[in-house]
Amino acid sequence: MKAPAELTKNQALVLDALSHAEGPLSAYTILDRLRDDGFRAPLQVYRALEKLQELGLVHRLESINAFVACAHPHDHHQELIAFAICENCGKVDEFSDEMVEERLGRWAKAHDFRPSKTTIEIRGACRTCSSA
Amino acid sequence: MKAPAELTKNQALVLDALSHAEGPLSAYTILDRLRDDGFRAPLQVYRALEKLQELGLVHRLESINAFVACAHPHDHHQELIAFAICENCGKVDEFSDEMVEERLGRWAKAHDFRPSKTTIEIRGACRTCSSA
DNA sequence: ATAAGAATGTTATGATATTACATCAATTGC
DNA sequence: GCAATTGATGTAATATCATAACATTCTTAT
Repeated sequence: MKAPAELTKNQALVLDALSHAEGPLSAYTILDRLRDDGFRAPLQVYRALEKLQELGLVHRLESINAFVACAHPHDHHQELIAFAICENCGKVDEFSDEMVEERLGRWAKAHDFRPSKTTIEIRGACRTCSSA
Repeated sequence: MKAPAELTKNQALVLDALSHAEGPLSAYTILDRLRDDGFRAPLQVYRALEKLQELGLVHRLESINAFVACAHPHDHHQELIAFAICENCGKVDEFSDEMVEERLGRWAKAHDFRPSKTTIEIRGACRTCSSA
């Protein structure tokens, strides 16, 4: 795997779409937004997303089947990332908590469970939406 | 809402299918297993699942689009539940961790985020599968 | 008995994701 | 050079997951 310095055209387009989006996008929404750039089929989106996720530049939000550009693309050294997703406005906050990571890691070790990917997603109402 | 004492026929059938399954089942797998019991359409499954989830008898695993019978159906007082899902054999472990719950709650409070539903799912290899 | 609310049955459709196969481009080993 | 490999792409078809819309039946409270 080469350094992320060189994304392919499709990968760059998908990342750009996500980066400029107001919130998480579904794969098909991305497809629609890239029609004018030559995208014709879902696979073009899914393949780009796959690579971008490997590079740590994009996250998949499992609970809503959508994707976001990573908010902290600098250090993607495997740390556990949690998401707070506003069900009203779609805004997503990305955060880490060492204690949570430690507790889940402890459980895994105690049960001889070898984690490959961990999902933490909190759905609810963000500050703005819950005060309104 | 009435007490879970009386499930409807469809709800009981779906719960039974999940309870006797070796692991999580997709809605369509449940449908197939209940064909002989008169199930014909996905909605029959989804509607039963919806009620069973409200009653805390069934959980949805967001990361794999599947459903499991709750392992601790006694006390469903809103506590945060985490799942460890073996990607090899499909076995699911359900557990709680007060510290994790407290830390996520603390983050939410600090950010004025009002949580409605929280998902914690660890995918990986269970003891049996990782030792083999 | 009847009105209100749930649950059900059925068809159709929407939304998300992958398989399969052909092609093209860059790199590598000889 | 030039096959051989590898990775990316294009395209069509299909698989998988989930809900909308509508009619009907069952339950229960009054």
